[in-house]
Amino acid sequence: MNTLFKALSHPVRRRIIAMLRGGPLASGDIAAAFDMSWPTITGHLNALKEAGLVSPEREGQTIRYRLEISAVEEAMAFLMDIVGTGEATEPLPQPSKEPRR
Amino acid sequence: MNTLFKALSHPVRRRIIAMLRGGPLASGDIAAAFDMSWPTITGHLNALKEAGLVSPEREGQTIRYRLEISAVEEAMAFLMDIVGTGEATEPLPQPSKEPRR
DNA sequence: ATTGCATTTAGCCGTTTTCCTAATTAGGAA
DNA sequence: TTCCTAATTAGGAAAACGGCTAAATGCAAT
Repeated sequence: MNTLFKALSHPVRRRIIAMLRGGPLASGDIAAAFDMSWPTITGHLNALKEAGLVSPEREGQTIRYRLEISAVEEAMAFLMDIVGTGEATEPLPQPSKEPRR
Repeated sequence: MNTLFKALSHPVRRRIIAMLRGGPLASGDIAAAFDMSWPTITGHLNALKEAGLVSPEREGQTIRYRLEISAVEEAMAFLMDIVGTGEATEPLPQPSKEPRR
């Protein structure tokens, strides 16, 4: 959960995730879409992998990264619990401090 | 969007958000729930405020923080877009407050 | 104005992040 | 083997982060 939200907290990594919606992409293709060095993108891909958001698959000399939807859903579940759209995992506490006036 | 996900990326800040589901709480009450100094909590509250996730309201000498659900929904919208456009191997069994069409 | 309480700001310090360039690993083809 | 391409790892600098203590601010009551 920790690494998951941390991975989502960087704009480049979110953009990579968005790119992968349509299907797996090679590391080089991803790097080419950004105005940064390839090693920098590799670092971001590692962060995403660490968070379980992507998984690499070797195919010959290229390595393709696939989006892991389940990890995205996990983050979504946390937010849904907050807004109350999902089933509450714990009862909602009542405001206890001060009486209104 | 940037500060939003960054704010969500710290466990203490996520726990503060969870605390505020039941209604606004005073800064001191929030700080008391953690094993950290009060100024540290103030820092986290500022990060949450910056992200639009909470808003402070002065009431006498206490300042109460209210959760801004709309900001949580904004983050959720990003994730829903990812999940929704991706290859859904299985449908999401999530009835929501959205009307079906 | 002074005291007291709630909270924030200021300043400091060690750790982490984020980017770079250079070097290295891995695979396929000649 | 050697060469080329794909991608990662290594190392380092600058900035941001996360925590602390001490000082300042805001508000209410005396």
